[in-house]
Amino acid sequence: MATDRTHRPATSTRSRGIPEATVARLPVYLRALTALSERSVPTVSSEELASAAGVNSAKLRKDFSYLGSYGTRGVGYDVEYLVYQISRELGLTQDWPVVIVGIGNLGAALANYGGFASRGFRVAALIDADPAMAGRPVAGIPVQHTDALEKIISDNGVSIGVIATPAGSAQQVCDRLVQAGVTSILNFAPTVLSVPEGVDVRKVDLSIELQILAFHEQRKAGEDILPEGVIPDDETEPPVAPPADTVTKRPDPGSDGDRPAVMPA
Amino acid sequence: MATDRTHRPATSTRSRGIPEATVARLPVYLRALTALSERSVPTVSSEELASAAGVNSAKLRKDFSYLGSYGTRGVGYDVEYLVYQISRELGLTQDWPVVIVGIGNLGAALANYGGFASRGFRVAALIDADPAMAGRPVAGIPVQHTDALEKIISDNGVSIGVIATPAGSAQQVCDRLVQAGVTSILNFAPTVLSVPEGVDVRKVDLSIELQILAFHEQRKAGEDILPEGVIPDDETEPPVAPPADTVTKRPDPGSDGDRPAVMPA
DNA sequence: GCCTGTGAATCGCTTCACAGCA
DNA sequence: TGCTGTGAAGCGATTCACAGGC
Repeated sequence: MATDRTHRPATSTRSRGIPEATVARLPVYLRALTALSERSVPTVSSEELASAAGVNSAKLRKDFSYLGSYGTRGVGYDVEYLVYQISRELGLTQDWPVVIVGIGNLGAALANYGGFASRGFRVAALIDADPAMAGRPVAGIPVQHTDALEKIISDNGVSIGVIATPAGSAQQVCDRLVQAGVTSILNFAPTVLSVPEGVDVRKVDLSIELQILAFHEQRKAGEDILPEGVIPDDETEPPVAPPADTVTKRPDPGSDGDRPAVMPA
Repeated sequence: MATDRTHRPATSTRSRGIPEATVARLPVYLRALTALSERSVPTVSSEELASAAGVNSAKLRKDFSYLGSYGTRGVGYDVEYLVYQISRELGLTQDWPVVIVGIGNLGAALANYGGFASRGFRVAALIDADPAMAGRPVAGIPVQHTDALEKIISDNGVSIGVIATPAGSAQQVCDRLVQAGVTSILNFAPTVLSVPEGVDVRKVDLSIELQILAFHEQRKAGEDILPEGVIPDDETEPPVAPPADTVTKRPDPGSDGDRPAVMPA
């Protein structure tokens, strides 16, 4: 999902190539390990840790094998040691100043989110385009106006930016962030951002997640009615009129006409 | 990534099996199409739409081919028609009542998020464990106490629940939601939820996303300094004791220059 | 000629199954 | 004996490249 942008075939970093899928799971393992650490559990087996992280043990062992041989056969993994190794691999042994742009409901929630500071992330600044917000403290940090964006970025050496603005301003904010030196962006605005080569973008879209759930939910409902049968298979004929010849056509809700087809943004 | 839970071998739905990866992209296509629709663009080619959605055209065509042959060779896709087909496929032509549990900063932001209502989602209720919140309106909806959770779910026929509580209460809330009939959960709490077979869980974790970005960011920094070279020897001893008494295995010590912000050198 | 739809090749991740070692 | 580490098989997703139809 992330880092979609203009593909990255296998850009540099041939050495020590950790699969992207593995990288995405490291934070999950780290969280589970941290919990064990707090309970002073000294070692853990791949089976136990995998269970706590919600994956299967073979996958977990394979993942760890990319980092090195950090376990002990017949015993398991040393919790503290693994916490350190994963933290280091993820780059969490250093401090990452981040800026949050767009202090609306979501931006404010992000600013208040404890999960940032607890890892290596420090909210260096909150930025908003609304002059009325300027100076107002959110989560103990005064909101600054967008005008100062470039200065804030460079003064604080910020390389990670969080965009929580409305979709309309996201690309513009993104451009300014990148121009100012930000090379990683976490985007909450419902828009596809285009960025130059070398800049990473990850997207979090609340409504997309719900839509994916709805897809599966709908299917479940269908199964209740058709325990396994499934419609005779309509692969060939779409339930609704095919793309009417040429220009004129209309989405005729032939099937489960529930309500008008088109839905607003 | 989503629907992690206890594996799903290839659950029913043999026919019309749309790949999970494709399902995850449909909402993105839908958004791009909706934008085109608002600009009254009648048709679009796979190339144009792919560009707007941030994917390549071959992937987009392949994705659409799973839905059916909705395009016209030599022309492209009819925007309105495709909007309808994708909406229907995702189950957005019906109304999905959802409940949000945990009305803190994030929960409130979610309640105010316009992206829900605009699709087929309707916030049926806001639920919080804090009695002081009860009755207080958030986003125009009165918050109700957790005690009423079961009744709310069944009265409204809710099948999708959003958890925005602290990690500590997430599993408990999840259990109650499932018990009450919810079969899809969007989890914002930083915890792995365990649910029975048949229940879908998708997770959104803000700090995990940042950690993934940090990983790549760290790597970029390393490349700047070490264009490809790797410091051969680096007897860096981790601050934490290596795997107990055992040998000092550790494969390839910090092969990439590590930025020791917390670590000795 | 142009653009969709799709078999075939490819790539990457997951899972298996067992060798290797404490 | 118990559990890690890993080659190899398996599987799904992506990409290629071109046939098919407007």
